[in-house]
Amino acid sequence: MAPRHAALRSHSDRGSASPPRWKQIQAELEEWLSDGRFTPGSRLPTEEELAQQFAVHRHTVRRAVEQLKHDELLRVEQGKGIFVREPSLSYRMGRTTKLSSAATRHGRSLRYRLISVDLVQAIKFGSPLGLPKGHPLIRLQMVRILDGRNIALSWCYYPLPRFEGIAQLIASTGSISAAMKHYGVEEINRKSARVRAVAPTTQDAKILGIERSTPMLEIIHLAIDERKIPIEFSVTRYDGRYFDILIDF
Amino acid sequence: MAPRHAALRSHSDRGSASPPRWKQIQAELEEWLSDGRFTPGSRLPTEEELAQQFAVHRHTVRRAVEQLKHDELLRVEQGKGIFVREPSLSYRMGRTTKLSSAATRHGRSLRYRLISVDLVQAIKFGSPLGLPKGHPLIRLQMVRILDGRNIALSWCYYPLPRFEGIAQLIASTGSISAAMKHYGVEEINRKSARVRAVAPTTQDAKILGIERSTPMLEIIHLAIDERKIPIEFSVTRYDGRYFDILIDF
DNA sequence: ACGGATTTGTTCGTATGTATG
DNA sequence: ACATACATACGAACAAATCCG
Repeated sequence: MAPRHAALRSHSDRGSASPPRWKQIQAELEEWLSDGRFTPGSRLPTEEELAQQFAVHRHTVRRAVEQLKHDELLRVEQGKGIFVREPSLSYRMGRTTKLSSAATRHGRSLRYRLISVDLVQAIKFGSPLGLPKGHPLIRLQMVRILDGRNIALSWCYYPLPRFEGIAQLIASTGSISAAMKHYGVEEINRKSARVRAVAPTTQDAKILGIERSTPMLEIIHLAIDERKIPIEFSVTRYDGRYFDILIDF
Repeated sequence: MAPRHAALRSHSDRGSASPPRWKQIQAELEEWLSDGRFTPGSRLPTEEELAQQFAVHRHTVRRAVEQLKHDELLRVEQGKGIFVREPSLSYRMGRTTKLSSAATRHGRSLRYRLISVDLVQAIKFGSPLGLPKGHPLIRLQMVRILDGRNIALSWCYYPLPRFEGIAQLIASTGSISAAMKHYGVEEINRKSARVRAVAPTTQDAKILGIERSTPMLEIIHLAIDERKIPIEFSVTRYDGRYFDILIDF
């Protein structure tokens, strides 16, 4: 009464509702990714090797990989192998580095879409930009679009009256730094940045079309011009799946 | 059939299931926090001022604030005011800055708890530490504990044979840098860091006692000694609610 | 530029356990 | 108890893309 296939036995033998083998393998592979054994961009063993290691058929491994591909954790290329998916955009952060140049270096298009422009009653404000309370600010809300996909939501604050009409300039030039040039800003220098992991607000989720459970990377940053005068304060939340920061020392 | 109180009317008048007023206020306050109008540590207007702005009773504001306090977005101090909660630990990241010194500067205790130690069969490895494939590594998994609360989970990799027995040293000294001294490492320099926002794995969630929906900040970092030899590769995921990174330029 | 080796993609087939009615 | 449908898992063969000498 021995079953023909040993592997099938293990399937039927499973005690009270253990998950299917391919799901177990999926979980195992997820652990491999999460504990750093395989870092973004690195190649996994071949399907055949994985099948041997897990003592299953190649199809079973493929089923697990398919799921991880769907979850955007892995990337598979025919003839090449299985790779750990890297974020669409790696931002090498520095004092003067611009996000847009990081995008073009990757051969990607980064655009903005303006959502709203309003004047902020800056009564309880001031602190981030180092301005006195009550100083008027213009506030832009915009979506950052990478290769046609909404990847981030930003609020940017600019002090008035210096940057009167900046919204139109950003909209027409499609670039913040280009718009800034019109106001005599030659250099945009990052003064400080705060990085956090947060959950999207309901508005974030709606505008970016993501789940509330999608982790986001929030960057709060303050920029100054060449005379060390604060020119921009912004809060940006990036979809964590497509964005990361690289820091070299 | 006129309602006795005008306030009740507005409540009963709500069109198809609009949320209660305090929830609307909570949402509004959440937006204030998320769009950068109030940054971590800053003080909100007084309850009375808020009540006036929203044209509600102070109690209604208090109900909203209570919820936000429970969600750990706000912190209320009697006689002082309502403050935007800041992460328990702000890590000013630099080439030589240690996390532990960031903790002590905040007057907090940062400890480690070792969870597992194992030898890694480094067949498909090597790349992160710049070592040839097959190089043996020791892998530690540990929990970082801030003021008695588990805030992060780390995997740390150290090349063998150089760091033979480092687990015992870390456990006994309670410090990685102290343990490193025993191996002749005077300086631990950060070479590179990658920062991402990710969801916790099931294991993360279990060990740290958090929901799967809690965003985490993942830092993958590579450290070198004074002779530029790689000495540590680590992956750490921090509970996003209690941790952020500050970068000054 | 060619050819063989490697690796993933696709399509057959077989067998078994599970859920449904 | 039975028929049906579906998910799971293994086996074999070949196609297509890639790599390397």
